[in-house]
Amino acid sequence: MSNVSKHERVTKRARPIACRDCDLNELCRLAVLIAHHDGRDSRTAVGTWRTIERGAALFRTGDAANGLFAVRQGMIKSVHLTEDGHERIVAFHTPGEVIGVEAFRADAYICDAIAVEPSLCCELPLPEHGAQSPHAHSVLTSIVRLLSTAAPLTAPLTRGSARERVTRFLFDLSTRLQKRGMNGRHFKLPMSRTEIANILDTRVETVSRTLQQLHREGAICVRGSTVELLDLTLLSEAAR
Amino acid sequence: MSNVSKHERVTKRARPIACRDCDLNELCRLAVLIAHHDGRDSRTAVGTWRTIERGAALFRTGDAANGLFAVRQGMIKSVHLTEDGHERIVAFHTPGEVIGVEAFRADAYICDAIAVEPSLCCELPLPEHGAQSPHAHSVLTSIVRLLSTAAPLTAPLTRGSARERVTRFLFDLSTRLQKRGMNGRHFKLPMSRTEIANILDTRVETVSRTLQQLHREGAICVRGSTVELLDLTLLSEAAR
DNA sequence: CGCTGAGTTGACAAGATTCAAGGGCCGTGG
DNA sequence: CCACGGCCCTTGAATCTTGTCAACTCAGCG
Repeated sequence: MSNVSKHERVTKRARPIACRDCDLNELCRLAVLIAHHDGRDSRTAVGTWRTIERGAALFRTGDAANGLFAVRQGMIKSVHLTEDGHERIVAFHTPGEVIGVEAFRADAYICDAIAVEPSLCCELPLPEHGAQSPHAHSVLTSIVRLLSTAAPLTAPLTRGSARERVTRFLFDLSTRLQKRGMNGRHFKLPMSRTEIANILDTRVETVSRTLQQLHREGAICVRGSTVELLDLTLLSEAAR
Repeated sequence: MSNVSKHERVTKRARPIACRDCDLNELCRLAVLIAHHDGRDSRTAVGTWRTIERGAALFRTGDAANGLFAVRQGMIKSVHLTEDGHERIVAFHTPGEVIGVEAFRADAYICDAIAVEPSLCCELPLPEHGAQSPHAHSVLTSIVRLLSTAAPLTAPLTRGSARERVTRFLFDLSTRLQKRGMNGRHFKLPMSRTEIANILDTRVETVSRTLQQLHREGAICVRGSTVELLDLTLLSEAAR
């Protein structure tokens, strides 16, 4: 039943991102402390690793929201399913980023989390708000910090011309990869062109044309699913 | 120096929204309790009322972020100023909504808050995270709840055709007004057409044309800055 | 070795922007 | 009080961008 080719598995050569570069790290460490304080095995607190193959779901809309997830390797997309059956991609999550913060508001997740390439995630059981532990205050402070990180100063990906959207998409992805110590100049676009078009609210053909245009101009170098950013100043101009 | 006409002042006839319909209410009440516990006058805790005339700023980018604001009457826009001098409107805030949550992450506000019509706001001094009071846990829980409220399931205003954006804009505004007990069928658009175009990432002419088109079709009734929604099903279809 | 799906490219149509002009409202000054 | 000027809103026409449809290439896979 598996439609995953042998080349798509999580290989031993690619490595998950370091814990220190993970947005969940602070909460993760607190979970260990709390488990230790409670006399529990700390392994029960920090949750489990999960490997997700391409196209598989980390969770789906309506699933009971019991925990947070951190991408450690690969890429996860957050998807809203509209009433007319189409999917609207909300975000692509790179290693180090946290998914599932909607768990704080509702009992259930409000979007699907799907792997666009074979991925590895950490699952952290949701800390109980009511629990009275000496670390409860730290946990809440950490959650506040986590929730506050999600406010970008840059324009949303759906603003401006097609060219501006594509360049902003590339620049944004590059910046986030770089921030976690990965290569922000030369990287992979694990998602399909159709998925890029989806998040930019445009069409496949437009994405393809724009990428080729940037390639011809020497601003980038695209070959299939890999891209190299050559002229960063040109790209950053449209990313405002 | 005032460029505000006598008709634009906050009149006695229009009333601010009730405290019970305000997103800041929970934190506001906690502030009172904490002040009482500390033996302080509770009036020093809950902060002050502020009237803001049209075009005036509640705060500006870079101002020290010392507190949260709740719109009680009127309408406030959040604006990012881009490097090339243009303004990008992030949101229009209706009565009951909270502005300034960026205060939790940074020391300074990251956008301008400008009144698009004469408005009334509540200012709540930022509760200190470190303070050890019997209510500290409640305060943090309340902040988490406040931060978690800001995730819409609806498509962003900048997605889809011009027609979809305009209808989504109207439907969204209507829904938010209704939620606070105001009239969601017949209301005022206190912002200019240019400002609507700005938040929808389109042009004034397009907004004007689309509104007139919807008017001609009988879906809405626009007269200057007032609008009445007539065919809600038609409007809600595009709002997905 | 042909099938399939993703990506690219071309031609045309639909939609949005741009430029230009006119109308209405409001505040100011004669 | 009325006339004027400015600003916002609307409308029309030309232009440009993007969407749509179709065809083709290429890589992976049976």
